[in-house]
Amino acid sequence: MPELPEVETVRRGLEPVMQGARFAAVEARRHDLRWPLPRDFVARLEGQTVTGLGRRAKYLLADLSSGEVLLMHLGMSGSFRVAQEGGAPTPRNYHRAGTAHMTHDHVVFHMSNGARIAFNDPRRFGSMKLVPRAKLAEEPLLRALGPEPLGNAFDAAMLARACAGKKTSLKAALSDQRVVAGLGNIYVCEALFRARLSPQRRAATIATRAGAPNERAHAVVAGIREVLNDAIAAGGSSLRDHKRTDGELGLFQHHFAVYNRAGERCPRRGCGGTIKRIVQGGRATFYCPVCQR
DNA sequence: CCGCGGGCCTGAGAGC
DNA sequence: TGCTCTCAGGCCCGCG
Repeated sequence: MPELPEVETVRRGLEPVMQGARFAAVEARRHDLRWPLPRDFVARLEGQTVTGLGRRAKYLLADLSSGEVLLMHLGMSGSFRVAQEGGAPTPRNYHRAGTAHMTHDHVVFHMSNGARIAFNDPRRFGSMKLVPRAKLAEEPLLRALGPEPLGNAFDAAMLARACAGKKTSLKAALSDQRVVAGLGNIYVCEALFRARLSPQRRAATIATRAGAPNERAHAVVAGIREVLNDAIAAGGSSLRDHKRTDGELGLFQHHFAVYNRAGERCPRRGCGGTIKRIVQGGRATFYCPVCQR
């Protein structure tokens, strides 16, 4: 599922029930996630209070009173569902959850405030990891990540520097978490549409030979920021797996300009092009070959 | 160091 | 209906 807007949507759903609450009980029903859960996973969580819930790229980070940080990644198909302990699910959520949801609840947090938080992940590409706060800076999963695209460190100069000299395509460069952290297939496609740039263009062409940003670099930064903010405001995109923590669907998939729209007319006024699907690095890319150059 | 392809998993949907 | 095939939003690893 999840790229930055979906993970941020999940974070906003979890924050009110996790921050300030204590893990009263934790169930680790499966340990064989993307990275195996440590044997003492439950013991290290139970009794701890969550002092804050943050996000870095596509990772959720829960600060614990023990001094450790609980790192959570949703992989391709992970989701969290919040319910009140003992309370029956609303008919609407129950219907949407279906039976498959129960069978893939790999980790369940029972919080001191009565919230029951279930981590569900059919494909098990997601995982959780406990890291001492003092060692977070050297954590391999986080260390190589590029800047947050909605943060101050991300700008045209920085992006141009990262892309200068790159032989690879602009699509591949923006998908590279070391260049900018948090984009995936959908939002790279959508950001490039907004920037009117071809995903096949060489990444180096958004920088001058000296590595300074050109107008294309500014367009890419603006496209990324705008599409991410719009998507977060819509609660993310729900294609197959992403749901909000209350079980409701995100809505941004209805606003895709190009993603999953091969054969449709380009939505840009006056363009008249047809959205095309190509494969780059083994993944589908969608773009308008007329207005994205 | 860089770029590419394969693999990890399961489920949904298409086609027969 | 049911089988098989393909594909999916991420990430790591090994190869050249």
